[in-house]
Order: sequence, then structure tokens, then C-alpha cells
Amino acid sequence: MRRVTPFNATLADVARLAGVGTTTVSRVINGGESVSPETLARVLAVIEELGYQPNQSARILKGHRAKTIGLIVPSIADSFFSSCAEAAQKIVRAHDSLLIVTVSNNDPTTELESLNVLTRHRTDGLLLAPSDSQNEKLARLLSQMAVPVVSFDRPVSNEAVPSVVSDNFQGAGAAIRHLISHGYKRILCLGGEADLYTVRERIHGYREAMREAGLPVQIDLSITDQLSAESALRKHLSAARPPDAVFTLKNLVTIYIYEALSELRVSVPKKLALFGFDDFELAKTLRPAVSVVQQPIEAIGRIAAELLFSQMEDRSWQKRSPTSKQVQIKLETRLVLRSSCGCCSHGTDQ
Amino acid sequence: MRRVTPFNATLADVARLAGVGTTTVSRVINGGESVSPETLARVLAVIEELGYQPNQSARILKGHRAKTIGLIVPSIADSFFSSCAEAAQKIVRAHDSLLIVTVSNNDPTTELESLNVLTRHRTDGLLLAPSDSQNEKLARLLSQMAVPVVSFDRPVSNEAVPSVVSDNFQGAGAAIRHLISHGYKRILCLGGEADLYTVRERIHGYREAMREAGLPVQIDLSITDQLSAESALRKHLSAARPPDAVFTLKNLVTIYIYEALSELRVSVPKKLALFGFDDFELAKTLRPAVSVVQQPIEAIGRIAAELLFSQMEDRSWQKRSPTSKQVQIKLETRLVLRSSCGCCSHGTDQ
DNA sequence: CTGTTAGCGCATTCAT
DNA sequence: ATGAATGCGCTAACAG
Repeated sequence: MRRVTPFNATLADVARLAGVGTTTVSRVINGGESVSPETLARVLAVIEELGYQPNQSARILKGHRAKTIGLIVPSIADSFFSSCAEAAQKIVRAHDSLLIVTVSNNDPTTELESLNVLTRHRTDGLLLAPSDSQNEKLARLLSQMAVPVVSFDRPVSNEAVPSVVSDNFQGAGAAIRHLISHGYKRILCLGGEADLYTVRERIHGYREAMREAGLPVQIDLSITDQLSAESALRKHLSAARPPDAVFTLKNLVTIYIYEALSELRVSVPKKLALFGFDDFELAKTLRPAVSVVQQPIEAIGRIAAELLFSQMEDRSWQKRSPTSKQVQIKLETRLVLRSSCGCCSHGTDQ
Repeated sequence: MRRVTPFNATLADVARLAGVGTTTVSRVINGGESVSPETLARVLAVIEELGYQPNQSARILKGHRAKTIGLIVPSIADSFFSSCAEAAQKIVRAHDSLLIVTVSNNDPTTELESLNVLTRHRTDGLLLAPSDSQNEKLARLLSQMAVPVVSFDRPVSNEAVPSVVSDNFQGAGAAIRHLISHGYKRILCLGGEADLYTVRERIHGYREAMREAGLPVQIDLSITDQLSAESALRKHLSAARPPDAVFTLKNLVTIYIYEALSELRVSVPKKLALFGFDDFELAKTLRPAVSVVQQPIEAIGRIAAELLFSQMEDRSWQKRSPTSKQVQIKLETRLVLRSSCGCCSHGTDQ
């Protein structure tokens, strides 16, 4: 190691040491066109020796792309969002860019703050799973963005912001219709965080399917952890007309309910069938294995990122007129039938 | 919405509209000291109206902090790293900074490239889980960094790079000694990715504990998915002296083995005890629940980030002499005893 | 093929 | 309390 105190070399440093002008160095680091082989070699050598890396900020200031994409998600510890993020990151990297990740905790204030910080950094585009699909302030701010925005998992209301989401309504409906077709009649819908777009859509799907079949709707949105899951189950099971099946609206809720069911020694699916929205790692390993509505998680992240880059490349992007239709890509979900809904042999568990 | 084509306003724009000089605006956005109340209000109004956000690149160019931290991890879909990332992100945010996430896929080349890109962006510091703890090139590049670096989960060899890791050796040893104390004698060690630092340390812990007890060491590092898990198990179980317990070296391996065990209808822990390194979401929900060595995941991410910021604030950081001791923080692991190791009643499952 | 120069947006002297 | 001028590192005219 030659230098004791590392520092960041500049174009000028390289130029001086190589005995050329700054323009030449600039040419070298930008592809080496119009530079004689000898000069090229000499400059390259100095760059190598100095460990020179161009200062991206200077480039940005010159009006170039920042080569960064902002991502705002409720959480990255959540496997749904971390998988989306991973898929998006692949696309971002393929476009020679970097992903800046911020966490909103589903809090609109934090989210707006993130938006501002990302704006200050002049990211080239933005991917976000909005905490509140109806938030006016967010919608307004988004409409003033100087860069393209794509929302995923949840849309943004009243805005020309394209979104990539699962067909939550259809997926939930399919699950319920499946249960109904197998004879279940009193299907209880369990969940939490009722203000989330996805949850609302799924509830809507449940309602519709129940209405079609002329079955009574029964919804309990009080589940936030295993304790509340247990007490809710206890209550519903000891009612006059207890449910014969439960439909859980969300990954974690399915797990809480599963654990509570096991704790309460309720036989699944014999006494109570279980169907969850969202697949999870060990759903197929549990006994009984859990039937779920599976979302194309990886595709959501990937397509959202691809859509974003296509907008970034679109020179006409600026002309988003208020009349232009909102692009909403709805991805199909898939019913994964395992044993917890009682209509499937163990052998075909997958 | 007033403007049809949003753009990024500049300090000068604000100054012009507010009828003041750029210096005044600069003062306002930096705390508003030495500005008369009226001017302040007027400038603030224009800033609001324009949705002005200072250009961070210009600030960086002026020699200010970028307010970004780079994070390089093998994967973000992996729950271990996404949890670390979430913990780190909290600290980063608390320091009013942004987290740039890159994925190395455990590939040294990709990792070096990420390092360079982050350098170009002049991040204020770097957190990384090095793909290869012995990589010379990485170590060299890291030593030339102009900003502090902290590694986590895995150390960096021969370098004055501080690291925050679990005590893998001790944790594995504790698990094995636990099994031994309960009478298991033929303990098979199963895993994959043998070149990972963490895996090597755990194997070392296993070896030591077995050696202490005078028991025969048996290691199979061929497990990469459920299929290989099944065939490995089949082989070992049909051997002359089959194992009476298995110790799995890694999160996913534990799951593969668990699934394979269930597939092969091997009774756990009756026929074969199971102990895994790394806890996972449903470990306590499975039947039998899986005993594991639990790492303080959140603490790893948090402490690494805190350490990084403390280095960034340390003005004497530059004076890292070759003789200075390498800071290595080793965090204790915890044995979580559930039913799969056969020494614990179901009632105390946690 | 190569060098000189201006200016991106901002914070920072130094005046006033 | 305020403003004019300078320069951070780089690229893009332009000139040679």
C-alpha cells in the first residue's frame, strides 16, 4: 500500500500525473474514443495506480443521470417486500444503476419524508408501495415529481401513477368459491390492518363470492398477533353457529391463526378448514400443509422496475396529460391447494 | 396543479422569485440563522410553492457528506440479511442518511463492482457481508477506501476492518455439547456452502465439541436443496452405524433436512434428533418444533451500523496504523430448546 | 487526436 | 441582515 491516508483522486490529478488534459482523461473513462493507444494506456495506468473513480455527483450536476432508483417499502424484514426488492434490484442493476432503499413503516409522514430525501438525491425514478392508497398529499406530491414513479402492491389514487398489483379481488374470490364448492357454508374471514388496499380488495372478493352463493358474511378484523388470534377463534368457535372454514387475509395472520388453532387443538381441516392469502416458506411443510392464494411476488417487483425504466427511457414521458388512462397492471394469483382446506390428498402436496 | 411539466427548481429560482440573493436562500434552508423574519417567511413561501428541494449532488461537490451509506449483502431475499438490513436502516435513518443496497450473490466479482460503484457515489461509509473472508483483492481495495468500512456476519481477513459477527464457533459447540449431554453419540453434521466463514466456524465448533467428548466426527457438506438432503439422509441412515442426531449448519439446510425427514417418515426426535443453526420463522410451529442456535440478527445489523457511524464521527479515523488491533465484536448466540432434540417437554416450547 | 474553458447548484468567504 | 463572487469535479462545446 503506497498511500497512508487514502483520498479520492480527481480527474485533474489523473491528468496531471499522466501529463495530459482533463478532457483526455474524461474521454478515457467514457469509453476511450478518439484517444491514441499510447495516451490511453498511460492514462489507464494512472487511473489504476490512483484507484481513481469518477465523482458521480459532479456528473449529476452536469445534468447526467444519477443512476439511482429510490425504493420505498413499508418494511424490508417482511419477506414479501424483500422479495420484491430483490427482483427490482436485479433489474436496476441490469440498467447499471443503484437501488436506494427507504422504509416507511406504513407511516404516511415517514413516507413523505423519504420522498423528499430521494428527491434531494435526484434519483432517476421511484418505486413505492404507498402506505395509504388514498392519501391526497402523497398523490399531489407524486404528481409534481420530476421523475417517473411506479407503485406496486398498492395503487395510488387519482393519479397517473402506473401500478403493478396482484389481482387481490379475484384471488380471494377464487379461494372462497373453492371452499364453497367443497361444501363449506359458514366461512369466517379473519384479518387485521383493515385500511390496507390489499386487505380491502381481498375482503371485497370474499364478500362478492359469499353474496353470489347467498351465504352469510362474517368478518373479524381484530387479529394483530397470536393472542388476538386465539381469543378471536375461541369466541367464534363457541358461537351458536360456529364457522366451518376460515379465510385469512394476510401472510402473518394465517400464521397466527395456524398457531392458535394448534394451541386450541382444533383439528384442521376436519373441524375447521383453513385457507390463507399469501404463500409462505413453510406452508407446505406444516401438517396439515396450508392451502393459499399465491401472489407472483417476484414478478411484481420485476415488472414494476421494468415499467419504471421504460418510462425513464420514454422521452414523451413528460406529456402525462390528466386525461391519460391510468396504467394498472393486475397480475393473476394462483390457488395452491394443500391439505388445510380438506379437498386435497396429502400425496399431492407441493 | 400549476405546473404541467414538473422540473427541479434551483436555489437561484427561489432567490429570484423571492427577490433575494442566493446566499439568503441558502441560509434559510440551512436553519434560517441571520435572516429577518419577513425574508424568512417570504423565502419559505416560495420554497413551498416551488416544491424546492436542494440538490444533494451540489452539496456533495462542495465537500459535504453524501448522507448515504452503502450496504453490500449476498441477497436481500434471505431473511437473515433482510433483517440485518432493516436494523441497519433504522440506524442510518436516525443519522439522517440513506441506505444504498447492493447484492453480491456471494460473487467476489460482483462484490468488487459494487464497491466501485458505491465509491463513485461517494457514500459516507460502507457495511458489507464479504462473500469471501480471505479474498486478497477485496482486502486490498478495502484498505484503500477513503471512508470507514464495517463488515458483519463475516470478517475480512488481514485487514483493519472492524467486524460484527455471531460467535459461531461457541454456538455450534454449545449445541453439540447439549446433544452429547443428552446421550447422543453419533452426531452427523450436515450443510452446504463449505467455503463460507460462518459455516467453517460452525464446523470447527462441532469438531471441537466432538473431539472433547471423544466422539467420531461425521460431516457431509453436500446439501444444497431438498433432493440432496433426501439422498444424503437416505445414505447415512442406511449405513452400518447410522447417526442418532443431526446438526444442520444453516437456516435453509435445516429446512431441507426437516422436509426430507418428514418425507422419509423418520420420527424426530425418537429415531433421529435434530438441532439447527439459525432460527427461522416457523421453527416453533412445526411439529416437532425445531431446536436451534439463535443468532442476535437484529443486533448484528444495528451494532455494525452504530460502529460505522462512530468511526465516521471519529476525526482520528484516518490514522489507522497497520499495528492497530482489528476490532472484532463477537455476539453471543442462544440455544433455543424445542422438541426436535428430544430433551424438552412440549409444554415449554416457545 | 488533444487542450482550454464555461457552467451545472450550492455553501462559503468576504464585503457591505 | 444581505449579496457578489469563487470553486467543488466533471463534461461538452469549441479551438487548434
